[in-house]
Amino acid sequence: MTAAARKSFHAIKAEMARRIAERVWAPGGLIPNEEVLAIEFGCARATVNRALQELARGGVLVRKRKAGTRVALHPMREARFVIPIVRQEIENKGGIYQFRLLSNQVERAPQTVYERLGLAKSKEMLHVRSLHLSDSKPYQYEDRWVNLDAVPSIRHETFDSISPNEWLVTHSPFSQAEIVFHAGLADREEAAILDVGEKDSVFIIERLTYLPQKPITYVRMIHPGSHRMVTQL
Amino acid sequence: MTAAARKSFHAIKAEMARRIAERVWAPGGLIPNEEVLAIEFGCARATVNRALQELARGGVLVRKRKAGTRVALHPMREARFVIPIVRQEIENKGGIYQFRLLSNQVERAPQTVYERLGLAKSKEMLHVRSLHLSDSKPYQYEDRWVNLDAVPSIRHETFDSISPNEWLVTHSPFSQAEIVFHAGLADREEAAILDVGEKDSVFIIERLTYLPQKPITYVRMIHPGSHRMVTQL
DNA sequence: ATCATTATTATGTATATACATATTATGTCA
DNA sequence: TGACATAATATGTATATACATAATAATGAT
Repeated sequence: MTAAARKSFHAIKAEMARRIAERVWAPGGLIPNEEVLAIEFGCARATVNRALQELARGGVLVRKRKAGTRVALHPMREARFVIPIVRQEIENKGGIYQFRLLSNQVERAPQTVYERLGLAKSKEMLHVRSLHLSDSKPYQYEDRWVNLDAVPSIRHETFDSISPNEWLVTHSPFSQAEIVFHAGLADREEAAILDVGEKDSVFIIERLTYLPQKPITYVRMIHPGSHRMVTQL
Repeated sequence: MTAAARKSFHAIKAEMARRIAERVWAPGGLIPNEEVLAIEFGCARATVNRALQELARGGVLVRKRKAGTRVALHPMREARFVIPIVRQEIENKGGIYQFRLLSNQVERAPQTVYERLGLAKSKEMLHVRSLHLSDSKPYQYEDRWVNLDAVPSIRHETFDSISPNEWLVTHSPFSQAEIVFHAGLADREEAAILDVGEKDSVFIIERLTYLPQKPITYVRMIHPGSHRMVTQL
């Protein structure tokens, strides 16, 4: 290890991660405080602090003022998924992206949609259904409801060259979102659209986005059962 | 906003997040550099830098040396899931946790397991199957294969009071992991164990953990189709 | 014009210092 | 002993400064 490397917070973080992984620092155990570590690594306390904070954010350390820093006993490791827009996701995997608009109309939504968005039941919403394909094979069926009060300009968009997904990303801000993942069975319609058997398994992602006090959209994105969501820790 | 609040990197981060969300800073647009922002917010450049770095990690900003900082055009927002051990997950939801050991023996694993772990096909592995219950209802079926070379001491563990999951967490270090989520259909055995119908949908989490050059364990965790994995952005 | 070299610039990191804050440990009084 | 105020301590954050690094822009030679 060079002198420079030894002093960088990356290197210090890696070294501390090693000590945790190899049980040099035992689970639940108190580790030396920042000042001591700074002396050991020959760097400033701020440098050690940064490394420690990043490890704590990753869930392998638990820090408390005055009490000190401990190795997490039950590591609630956080898994981070990058959620790109679907076109990018397909292209990243080397697929050729295509998009097909299935329907696009203003209508009343099902009860469940109003409930999930916390909207008055009376209002009409924009309902856009589209299919995203990878190498001409169905990849994701997108069933979206948009609150017209939040994004009035979307009403007259045709979506012939851009998917509602990308339109919203570039035209509508949002500050908060909730994402739900679960498994389900394809109903007759979904099976036909995704070209899978009825009652085959499907991977469903639901997403709610909203500004404070203003729900924007509810999307249900349905993947064939062969879909895999992968992450590394 | 108080003077103190205005100078904290939290407040600065929040204010900048607001500008991004409300399109004060347009998608794809260049934002002022750190020095300018530091003057605007009346703080040191390091403080602005911290706020900007956190937003960049969140995916809403893209930073490049010399080129400056832009609002992400296609926000690859990262979703962060905290993955606690299953007992904690159940207890956090207010359920009463129980655990049932289904089987525990040393045997040859299926081809697929050796492949996933990159292990020599000849070796015997520890195979532990267990069921995690929430309020006496099946919550997760855990089907685990452990590389005995990596964790020899597990061979004689009985798992009568602790689940293999928790045993490994407290006894075996790991440095890397791969997690895969997908949907599937319950086969006859899984259906019986989880108390769902055969060919009902199930939510499957697969997890590989390993130390550098040393695979440790492969687990397949199967939830009933009603399972939901939720996160907020 | 093309390519390689050099300068410029914005971000990235390290440091010493100072003070804030949360939490624990200690001490005092009743 | 118990309640409560007080001290001690580890982490959290802000700052000025300095230099490193990556990427672009400008320059010059061919």
